[in-house]
Amino acid sequence: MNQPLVSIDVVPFRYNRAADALEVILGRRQFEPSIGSLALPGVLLLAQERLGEAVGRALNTKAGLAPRDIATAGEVGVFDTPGRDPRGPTLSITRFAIIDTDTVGATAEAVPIAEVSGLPFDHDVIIAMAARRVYEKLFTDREVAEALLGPEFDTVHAFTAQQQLAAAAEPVGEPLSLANLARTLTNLGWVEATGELGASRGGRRPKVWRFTPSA
Amino acid sequence: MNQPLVSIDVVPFRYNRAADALEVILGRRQFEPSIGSLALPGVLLLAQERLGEAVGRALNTKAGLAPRDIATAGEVGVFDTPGRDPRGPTLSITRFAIIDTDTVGATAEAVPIAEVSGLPFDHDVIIAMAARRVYEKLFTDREVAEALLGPEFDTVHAFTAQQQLAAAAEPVGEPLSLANLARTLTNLGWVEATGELGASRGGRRPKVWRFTPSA
DNA sequence: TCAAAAGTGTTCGACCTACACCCATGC
DNA sequence: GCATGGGTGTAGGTCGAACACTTTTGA
Repeated sequence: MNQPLVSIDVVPFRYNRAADALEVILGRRQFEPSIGSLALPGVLLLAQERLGEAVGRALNTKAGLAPRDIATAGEVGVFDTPGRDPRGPTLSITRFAIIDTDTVGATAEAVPIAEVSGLPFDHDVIIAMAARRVYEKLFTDREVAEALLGPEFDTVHAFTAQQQLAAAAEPVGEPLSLANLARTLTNLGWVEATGELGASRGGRRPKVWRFTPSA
Repeated sequence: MNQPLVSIDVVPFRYNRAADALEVILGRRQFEPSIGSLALPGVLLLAQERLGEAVGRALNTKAGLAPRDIATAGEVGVFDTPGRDPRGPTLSITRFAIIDTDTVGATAEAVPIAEVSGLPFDHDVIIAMAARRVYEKLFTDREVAEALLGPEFDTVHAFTAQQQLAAAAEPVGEPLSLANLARTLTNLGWVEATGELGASRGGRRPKVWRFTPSA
């Protein structure tokens, strides 16, 4: 049976609290085509492998991440754009992953999502769609929120994560105001204010939030 | 490279106005496994083929439908449940399709969605997820609505379509009241009342709606 | 004391739901 | 007429956006 090659491509997001920046972890390609360029971690799917395993293998071999660094993952879509890979017909099954570690592999790089562009294949499009998926889940899916923001986060962390996802998902994102965010978080039901305050960014210090114990 | 087989499975929906019923078009399997059973139309993907083409081929060879019978289609998901196919590791890329014809192939059957169950592989799960996708789009995506309900439809058509999709998507669907549906349709912005009335179902005749000219 | 930045009070409108009641139809 | 069933009026509640204003912070 003559079938297209099937690859799993992963969009690994990470929130860098020190820089208040949402980052995508890219790997430097070791083979042609586009050798030496940064690209999404991806591997060809093996016959006996589950999709989730392939995600782990892609992140491990292409970005130096361990399985336990993957806080959560989810579906993005399937891409079959013709000519997306000059080697021939390929199908890309795409997932997002949310990464919880500070160290990446030697051949990998964490790039602020605002600066990502010009990647090989159709990876720019894939990242935009992945950002949209995560954006939609950020304040609706506790698992995604907890994975991206960590057990404790302040209002500004949440705001910049939301804003940078929106900007990556749509070239023209709405402004999004921080003013109502504390209220929005309160109404979620699964985060609560700790009473502590986060680092000042030049003015009043933002509230710190934690996830409620009951999962 | 040892890769799993990749199949495209299609969930073809059709709204049967005469019976006020949402139907799924199933094909009778010509090969093992599960030879003779009804199942979703599906084919193994070919290397040089786009996903959309494979959808057309599946519907043509397994359900006797022509490409122009496909009013619209969309993404459902990717399934890799182990053991989903006894022949070995397979990956199922799934789409829904909305069909606009009254005639199906000799080896195919249009089954009311409420009566569908016990299909081979994981097709029951796939249909539930497809129903959820279409349900979400029914009153938000003009293309899906127009494909499913046709150029003109009455309030009861819209209501039963919505209700049967909800029931198929979740074992326990909310009641959903017809009372506000005429209002909801008016507020969509892309349908308008024609002024005509549809067939009576034992009481007052429902309004007939059409899609506004401006696409 | 001032500018910057975060939080709060308040209002507004969109929208969804529910429920009561009215209207049209077939028998 | 009367049961059946769709349509409409109206009220209540939720939700998010907006905007002005207050509070906290660093310089």
